[in-house]
Amino acid sequence: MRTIASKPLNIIEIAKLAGVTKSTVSRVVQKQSGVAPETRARVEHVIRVHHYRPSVFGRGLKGARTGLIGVLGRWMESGFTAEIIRGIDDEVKKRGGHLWCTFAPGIDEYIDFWRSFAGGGQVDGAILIAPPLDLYRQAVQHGDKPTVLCASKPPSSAKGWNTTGSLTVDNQTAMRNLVGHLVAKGYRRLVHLAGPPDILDGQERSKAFMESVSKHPHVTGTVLQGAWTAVLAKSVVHEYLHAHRQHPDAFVAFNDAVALGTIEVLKSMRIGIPEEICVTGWDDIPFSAFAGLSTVHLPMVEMGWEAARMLFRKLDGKTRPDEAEHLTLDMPIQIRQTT
Amino acid sequence: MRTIASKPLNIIEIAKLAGVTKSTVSRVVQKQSGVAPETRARVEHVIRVHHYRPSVFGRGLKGARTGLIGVLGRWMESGFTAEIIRGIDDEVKKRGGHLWCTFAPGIDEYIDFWRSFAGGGQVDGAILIAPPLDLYRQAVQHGDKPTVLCASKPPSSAKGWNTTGSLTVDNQTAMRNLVGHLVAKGYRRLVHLAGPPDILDGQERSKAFMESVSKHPHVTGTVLQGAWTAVLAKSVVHEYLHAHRQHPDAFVAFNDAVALGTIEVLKSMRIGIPEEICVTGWDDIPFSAFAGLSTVHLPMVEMGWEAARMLFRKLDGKTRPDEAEHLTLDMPIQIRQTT
DNA sequence: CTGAAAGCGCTTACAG
DNA sequence: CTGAAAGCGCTTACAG
Repeated sequence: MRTIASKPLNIIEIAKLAGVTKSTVSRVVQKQSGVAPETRARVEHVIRVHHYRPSVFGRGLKGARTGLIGVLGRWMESGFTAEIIRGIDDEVKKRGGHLWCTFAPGIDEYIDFWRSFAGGGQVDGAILIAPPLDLYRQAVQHGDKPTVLCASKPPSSAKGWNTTGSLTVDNQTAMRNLVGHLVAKGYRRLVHLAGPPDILDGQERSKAFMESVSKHPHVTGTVLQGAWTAVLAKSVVHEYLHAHRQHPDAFVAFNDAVALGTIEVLKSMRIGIPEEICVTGWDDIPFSAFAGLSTVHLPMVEMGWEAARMLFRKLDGKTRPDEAEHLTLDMPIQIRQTT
Repeated sequence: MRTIASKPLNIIEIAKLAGVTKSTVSRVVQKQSGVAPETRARVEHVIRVHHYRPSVFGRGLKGARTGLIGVLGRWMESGFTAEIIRGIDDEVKKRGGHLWCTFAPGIDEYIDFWRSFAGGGQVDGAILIAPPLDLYRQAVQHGDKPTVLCASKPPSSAKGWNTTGSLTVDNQTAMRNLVGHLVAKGYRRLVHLAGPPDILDGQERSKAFMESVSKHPHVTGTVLQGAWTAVLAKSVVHEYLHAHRQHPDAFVAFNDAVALGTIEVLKSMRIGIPEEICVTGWDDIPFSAFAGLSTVHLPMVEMGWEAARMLFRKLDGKTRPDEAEHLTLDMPIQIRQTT
């Protein structure tokens, strides 16, 4: 009597148990037609009883679909990244797939991983979250795995990228509405705490901010760089307020974390929010409603859903292979107590 | 002239380019000794120039390490899960590995995935985040992949689990300190908004709450079930306050999200915090400091780090294979404005 | 120090 | 409708 090996059964063992060959098991697993109903039933029964799951390695090596979806982000963070991944997972799970998550803060590293996802055949396809814009200097090659971009879109000049799907948000309209709201409320000296200049949303929001401000006479706009995170924002804002006698009356932050950091500084300086200075965020992360933060609602979970669905449409051949889908999500402004 | 195939080079092509066989390339890639320095240099150069990355499928099929670390959670959520995964990723990235993330809210599904991780050879090892306690009714089998438990620990009766590492937190001490703090502040009628009873932390905190309360004469404790999320908490707390003329003067929540939901209800009812009723959370998620929430600091990122390191120690044979490491992290209480 | 060969678990034309 | 066979990209004893 020997110890039961925990090694799971492979396709050959399942085949033996079902009295067929592995070819037939493979067909049943893939739900291919052309298997006799009784045979199929028998095989399915054995599969169920033994909890058989085909090895992704065997499949992957043959170049077949593995169900693995690559998710590439700059870093994992509560809020934006986490919520998008939650959305992606919702959809991927429905199809029995799994997430291969890789985070690469460095631009070169990011691009490297993307190449490895795209060309490497390790995943069925990949979803890129807020990639650095330098990515588009890389050419997409014929035969690369399908990719979907979250919160980014390649410039039309980018080589080979015209078949890559994208999900973006309408930063321009949202910023225009947001600035309009602030002006209507009587704020006149606006400061934008800009996001990273190497990602699309960072660029677009800064640009839209200046454009929106320029539409309003008597309103001034300043773009302040370097406040990309709550921690950075705290020192940048603190320093700015101390250096400028004439305080701004509105901080328009790139995202909610930055806005919350800013609020902390203002509170510590006993500056009234929103009477003296108002603050707006961006994203509407789960916590912002609680914090009473006026912000722009970015549907993060939905973005994850849509990204996954777009990828699956491509994978399933429901999209023309030589074309790309582009979806732009609306972002309503969400006015709460900080404005 | 033909289009350049984007398919990445495989080990044989690299070998040809370097004028050796794939055996040698394999040795170089794995940094094995016993390769002539000049040969090694030549191969390494070719690898670098062509961005060669060995296929995980090829490796995996041979049963070798792939660098893939399985992460199994109930669901992705900003806060607890996201921060732990961030911690895990920090360590896994250092070693050039990747995360295979799977989320399974259902208990059966969770257990199924765990079996597939443990026995399936799809990952080098797995980290389980807050697994359902039913998991321990499954026997760990000889030859299963190493597993590390985050925020859980198998009962000593659990079959085969004595070689599985675990990271837990000292719920008992933290709860005792927390209740002690509340009593010292003058609160007497405490209500615990309990967490899920099917996970260790939920059980332990409820138990520790009642124990701690019983140590203080004239202090009463009630455990309220069903408020596991912010949304659930809102209705449970609302209903409770309306059903009971005599209000409690302290809500001790299972986690910060529940506490924040509770605070929203109290605010909407114009109940003073902390004068009339105080609220405490648990976890100290990134936003709790901002919210001024008194809570228990659970080092989530560090827990991820430690879990990954523990797993790697096991994988690298630095831990005895027939033993398990158990680490219990301390949780200081973090007093802010809600108590 | 290096190479030739077997084999991991699958899928997929090809035969029958 | 089913099976036999090749081969995906690796690693690893085994030979030399």
